[in-house]
Amino acid sequence: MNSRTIENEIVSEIRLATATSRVQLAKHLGIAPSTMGIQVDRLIELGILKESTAEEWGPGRPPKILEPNSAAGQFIGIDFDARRLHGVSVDFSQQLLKHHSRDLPRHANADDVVQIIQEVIRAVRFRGRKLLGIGLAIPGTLDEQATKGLHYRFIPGWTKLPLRKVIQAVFRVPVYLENNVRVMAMAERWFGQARTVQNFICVGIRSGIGTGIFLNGELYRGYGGLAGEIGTWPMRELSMNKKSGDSLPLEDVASLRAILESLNVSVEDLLRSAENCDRLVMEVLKRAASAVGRVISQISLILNPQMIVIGGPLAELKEAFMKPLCLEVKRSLSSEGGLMPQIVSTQLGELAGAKGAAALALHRWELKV
Amino acid sequence: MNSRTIENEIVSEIRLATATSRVQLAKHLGIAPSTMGIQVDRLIELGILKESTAEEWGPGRPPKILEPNSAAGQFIGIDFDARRLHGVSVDFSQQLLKHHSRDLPRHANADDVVQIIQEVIRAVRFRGRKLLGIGLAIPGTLDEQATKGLHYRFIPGWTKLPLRKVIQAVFRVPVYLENNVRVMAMAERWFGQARTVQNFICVGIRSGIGTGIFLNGELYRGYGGLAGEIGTWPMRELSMNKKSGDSLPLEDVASLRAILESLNVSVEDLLRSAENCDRLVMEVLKRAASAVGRVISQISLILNPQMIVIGGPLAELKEAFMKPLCLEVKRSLSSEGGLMPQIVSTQLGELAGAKGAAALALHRWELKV
DNA sequence: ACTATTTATTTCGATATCGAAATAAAGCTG
DNA sequence: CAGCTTTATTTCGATATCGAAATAAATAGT
Repeated sequence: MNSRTIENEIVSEIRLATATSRVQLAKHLGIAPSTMGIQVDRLIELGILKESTAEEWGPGRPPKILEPNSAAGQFIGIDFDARRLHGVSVDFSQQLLKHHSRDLPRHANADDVVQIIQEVIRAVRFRGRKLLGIGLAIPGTLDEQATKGLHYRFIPGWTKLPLRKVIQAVFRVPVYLENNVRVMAMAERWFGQARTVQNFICVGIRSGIGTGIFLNGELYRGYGGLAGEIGTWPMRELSMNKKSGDSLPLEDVASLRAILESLNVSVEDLLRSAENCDRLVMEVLKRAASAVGRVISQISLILNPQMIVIGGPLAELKEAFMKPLCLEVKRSLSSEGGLMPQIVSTQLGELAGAKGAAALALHRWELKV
Repeated sequence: MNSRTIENEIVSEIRLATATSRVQLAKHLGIAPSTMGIQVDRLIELGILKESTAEEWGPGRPPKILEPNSAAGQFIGIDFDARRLHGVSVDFSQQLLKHHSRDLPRHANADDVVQIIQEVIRAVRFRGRKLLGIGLAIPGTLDEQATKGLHYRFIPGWTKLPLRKVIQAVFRVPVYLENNVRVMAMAERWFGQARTVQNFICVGIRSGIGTGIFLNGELYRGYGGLAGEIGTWPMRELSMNKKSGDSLPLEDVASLRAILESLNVSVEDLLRSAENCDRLVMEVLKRAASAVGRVISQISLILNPQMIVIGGPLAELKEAFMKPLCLEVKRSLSSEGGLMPQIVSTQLGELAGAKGAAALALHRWELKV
């Protein structure tokens, strides 16, 4: 049933809580405090955990606060899309050690990208901390067991790529793969705005539009691993080019790519114009925002999530994008009391994906006895 | 973390598997066979389980098959909507003991219904088996902890009704509440067509349209307990009455009620006409079916379920309803390989809800030591 | 300073679980 | 039929966990 050992549950729990003690852990994991004492002592002995003291304490013996021992090792995370690749290394307590980003050459093919991934892993690797695992946040679809990249249309040759096997063979540590947006959702869950939220959806708007879904506190991947791929959601829009009537895929209405193409500008231009409240740009963004808003309201009907986190460059545009999006959701759900989710934009910055990928490896890490 | 005791996990596992032994159980629950032996022996001692012999066995010592001891007690399940109420009692091995159905009087109010629930519980109660729990499948919305009926518009006065407390006070056994459609989903999961399926959605089409959702093998209720309430899903339909353009709630397009109203016939008439392939009826049903199909295809984009189970009277109409529904889903998802769910109609009959409610109580039942 | 109170942790005997080996109960083979 | 193979279950000493009581370390009150 639950194959994780108690040791690993303890480490996970300590990461998730802000500050916790033996007794608190025992309560949370449903284990006797005496047993927890034994386990924690051993983990400290092994250099996995360490103790610090609580500040500000009321009556009663103050707890010894437990935290991951940063010296226990490092994890590396890589995140990329067709244009740019980010790498980070973090220590065992999830603090950033090094980071490195680089633009991918135009028309880089799958082999090139695999090479660059390896170079960046070497570049961010920190001397003198044992490497414990590598997480890769990759664009496009994955196989069900998350060992291969199945397909990504913006990198030539990116088809059925056994990325896990390849990278594992080179660095000889556990390698974990997951889709870009799902990794962003994990990042929000572990150190973003959804830390205390059991049911939420992370909507990533970049070249395409995808979602990462956490339900009952767990990542949901779907039967074939395709859950959350809403890029082809049918929208009855008046498109920018076409005349009317028939439905268009959401990705062609509201993705960053669709917006840039319809305005014929660069991302930087777009963001600048939006901040200057350029009429036309505001209008186009508003239209995209309400399309996304309408889809979010429908998702809310099915899943009744507590929170929606918007990721990608557009999430930074409060007035021009987030506001019309929220308004549309509110309007669409006006007849349903209590269904309105909290809508926020990500605060994690451009390294979010890479940090999340590192966290993926870190959370999957298991103490082998 | 996992507060259920091993004893209860064992009983649950035995119910779910078709035939299992000590060793199989040990494997499934991740427990040493020796420990399992001790536990199972005690449960047999207590009269909770019993042994039988396996038939047809190859080489090796044949296992002693374990099953719930039907004599250990009984559970009662009640299921109702505005028109009719069903009650069943089942023994500890989930075999039907007694059942009883009755029409609710027109304009019955909440108090009347609560009275009738109690009468039917008494009517189906089986002499000489200890009553261990009662499950209630109720229409409308529930509070998050599933203790109260919040609102159901077709029964006057059905507002914030503390049904759990009331029934528990009368019969002095644990009482469990859950929404109608969710109970149907549980029934499909436990003894219907979704027994081996981790991710599926049960769509109930009666007066309204709702869904019960199982993800990662668990019922999903949503943040406020409102997940799956797709009755107000906006459909850009040409309605039967209205002229055009604006969107209508799914419930007004495709529910049994909407169909009956637009044709001005009774359920029985509708089913009969559909079997006789009446032109107009077939046309109306086809329109409703493709509306539901379109919503299912959108749900599939988000959740990528393995299976969709259709419940309610229309599910029996293969040609007139299920076929156009499947076609519409296939058409809408044609561009996405591998996303198409298996679509089936329920096989559980009109007692499904009541049996599911009894099973709800039975699965929640816990051996108190 | 001393005592009561509160909360965290440890101690220690009782109990539960584990794991490896032994035993049991079949079929199969010559 | 005797011996071999296979699978299920039980035995039994080692280890892990539990629970209640004891101890530790703080604050609050007198």
